[in-house]
Amino acid sequence: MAAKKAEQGLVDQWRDILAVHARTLCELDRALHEHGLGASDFEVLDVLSEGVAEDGDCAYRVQDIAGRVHLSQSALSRLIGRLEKDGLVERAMCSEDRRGVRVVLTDKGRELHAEVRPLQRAVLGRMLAEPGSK
Amino acid sequence: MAAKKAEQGLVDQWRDILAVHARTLCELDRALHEHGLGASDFEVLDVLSEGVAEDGDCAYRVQDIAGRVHLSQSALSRLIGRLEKDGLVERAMCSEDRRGVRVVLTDKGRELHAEVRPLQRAVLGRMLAEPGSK
DNA sequence: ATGCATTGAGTGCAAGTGCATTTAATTCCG
DNA sequence: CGGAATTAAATGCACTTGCACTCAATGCAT
Repeated sequence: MAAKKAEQGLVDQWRDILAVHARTLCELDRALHEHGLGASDFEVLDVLSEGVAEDGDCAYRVQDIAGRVHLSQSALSRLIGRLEKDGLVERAMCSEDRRGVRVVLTDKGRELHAEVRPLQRAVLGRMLAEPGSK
Repeated sequence: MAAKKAEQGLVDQWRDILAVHARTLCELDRALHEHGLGASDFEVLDVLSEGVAEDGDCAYRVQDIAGRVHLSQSALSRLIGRLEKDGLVERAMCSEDRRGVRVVLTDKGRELHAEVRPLQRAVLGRMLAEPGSK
């Protein structure tokens, strides 16, 4: 009986997560799409923008990024391909390990990120404030 | 400054949601896939199994389901098609509104749902218990 | 009753994703 | 040193998904 109740709690918790996730992601996609980005794209740009604080060319390796966004390695590879095609990032060969690839934000990429970040934050504010009840 | 902090909180909260969502969904898919189901499929079966308490043929209309799972109407239409092809549900014409379609679990569907439900609950238990920190 | 807007569901199509595989570079060990 | 095992990233492929559209049935207004 108590077990039944706990189980129902778990299910409710999961449904809540699904709901918040779906609503927020959808809204996020909506807001970013006008700037030619999907939610995943922004996530990657966001990660990249973090790492390049002052030294300018400290770049991430692909799998460093993969560790921070929840995407498969293959999806990430293609995503980076798209970003590159749009001129937002550049792939550079990694001298220490010539299998690796360093990914860097271009100026254009950094600009775009700066432009859309406030938008993204605003959406998070709107969607996460109310817990979804109503 | 305080605004900065609040914003970071939001971002962290969102990252957490993404992480829990990704891990749980992935694990769920993993567990269900052995029984030929994806996470969305199970969600639909779960909804269907709820509605049919005792009267036996009280069925859901497609858009009733769409309201309870976070899928577009078109995705749902195809998903139901797949479930039907696998003999887990049946589509029946709805007499009151001949545009509508009633969806009912078959015996096989109900069986399968009963079989995998404990599995799903177990995964939820495992993944949602720990908040994700380690 | 007739026509027009609306609603429920299915479909063509393009995009993004994961799994399995491939290719290239590196490491490990005999 | 030389070949096997491992690792980084890219690619082929199938599948799911959402958007835009279509088609049928219903409701509404004239």
